Amino acid sequence: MSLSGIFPIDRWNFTTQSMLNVLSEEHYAELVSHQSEQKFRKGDVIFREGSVPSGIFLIRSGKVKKYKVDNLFKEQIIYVAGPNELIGYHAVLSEERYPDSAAAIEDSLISFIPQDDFISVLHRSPAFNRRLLKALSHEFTVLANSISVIAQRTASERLAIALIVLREKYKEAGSEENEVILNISRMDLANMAGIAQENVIRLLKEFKAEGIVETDGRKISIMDIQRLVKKSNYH
Amino acid sequence: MSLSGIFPIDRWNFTTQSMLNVLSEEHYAELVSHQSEQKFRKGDVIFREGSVPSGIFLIRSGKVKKYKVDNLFKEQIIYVAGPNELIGYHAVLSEERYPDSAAAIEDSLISFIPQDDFISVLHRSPAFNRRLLKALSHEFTVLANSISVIAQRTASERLAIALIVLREKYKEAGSEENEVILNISRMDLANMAGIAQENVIRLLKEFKAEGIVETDGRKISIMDIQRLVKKSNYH
DNA sequence: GACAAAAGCTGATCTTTATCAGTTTTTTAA
DNA sequence: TTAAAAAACTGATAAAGATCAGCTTTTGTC
Repeated sequence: MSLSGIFPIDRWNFTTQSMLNVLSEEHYAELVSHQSEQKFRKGDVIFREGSVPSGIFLIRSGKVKKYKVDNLFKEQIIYVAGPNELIGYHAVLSEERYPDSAAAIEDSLISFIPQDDFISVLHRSPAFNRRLLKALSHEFTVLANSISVIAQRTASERLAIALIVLREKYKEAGSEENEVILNISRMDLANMAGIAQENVIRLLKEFKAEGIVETDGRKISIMDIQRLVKKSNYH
Repeated sequence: MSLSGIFPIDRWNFTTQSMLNVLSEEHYAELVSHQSEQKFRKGDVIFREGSVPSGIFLIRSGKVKKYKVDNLFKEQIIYVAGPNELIGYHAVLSEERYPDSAAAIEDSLISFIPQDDFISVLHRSPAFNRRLLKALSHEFTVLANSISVIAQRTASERLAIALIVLREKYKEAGSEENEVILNISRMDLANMAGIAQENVIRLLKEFKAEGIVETDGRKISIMDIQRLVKKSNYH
């Protein structure tokens, strides 16, 4: 079951993947000329809010949460990034410290690209530059959406949206069309939707009773995306 | 009383003003060569979410709210922009429709700049291009902050932050250092902080009892910024 | 300046969601 | 394989905040 027509998934995803596609072979080679690949285990922190950036990261495989932790140690997930997405470029471009933290939510393989190579390719490739502007502008759409939903919708609707968004991210891997399996903790889900962890569990039970999801330990299978979209009450 | 040292106001403001500063006289002249100035009265809509952009807007004077209205007609204010700030560029750069709406919250004078002039200057001025990338990247900081605060903090803390942010925006006009007067409706305040309008009124009463603010009709005077910052519980 | 409309305000009640204090199940790693 | 740790889950309670209905004051316009 595809989302097309029933849910505007584009408004929930960043588009940094498309940036790499516009690079010539030569420019791509330059970009990755000094890359260093690194394995991150589930839970490992990739960078931490407030530290000084020295480059950007390209996710080769795995999944990464971008999040902020406030002074009461409450965590809010801002975005979940997957394969071929870039992270860490905001800090480099704004010439500020990292505005958020990043951590692997599953075992991940990630390339580090030094700042200089990124900036150099950015200067040499007008197409890359244009795509970057486009990607950054699109991010406003995604984040404004999140703000509006988190501020105005019920816990149940927010959870439904989080599940829809995650389903799309977990689809590619075990790419059956129906029944996508999410491998994400209840806590991360809670921190994504801005709900207490206990209530995520209770809401999942409701969704399960309605035949929308099934659970097996920590794993969540999305069984009925159409009804999940209806639950999200988001058009 | 300045905020410096006690509140990170930079994390709550966009930086499009600085973009104009890097333009040579020639490039600036080109940018505004076909501008048309227009007066908007308080409440007037400047552009509406979902419509196709044909240019960007430069706020000459006044204040503009950027907001989203959901399917239950609940409004969420994403950002409040003031003099010398640009709006509407996201849609142009992402080649999408407007991701949010914009309306004047006080009488405003606004220049419309056609898309072509904006794009043309963008191509001709590398400095402008760099500043734009910087401004867009910085927006991530601002919006991620908003998400985290709206999802995780109490109504009282959110209102305190909204008042601090607005104080900065209303300061320039009647630029006494102490006692800034905000001219904003309870409803807009509620839609900014993601609180019911009735509760904004009750919380303002509390703040008043503590000597932090005073009210006179719709007008809100910020009397004690230090205690307001303490109330926000945000470091 | 009078009048209508809009905005501000109040108290009572209801709903949603968080918090707390556990128990049970699953996962991890020795 | 198994023990320890972590995560998932449950029920009870508390708290925060929304909603509702009505009243009062302010604002804007003729």
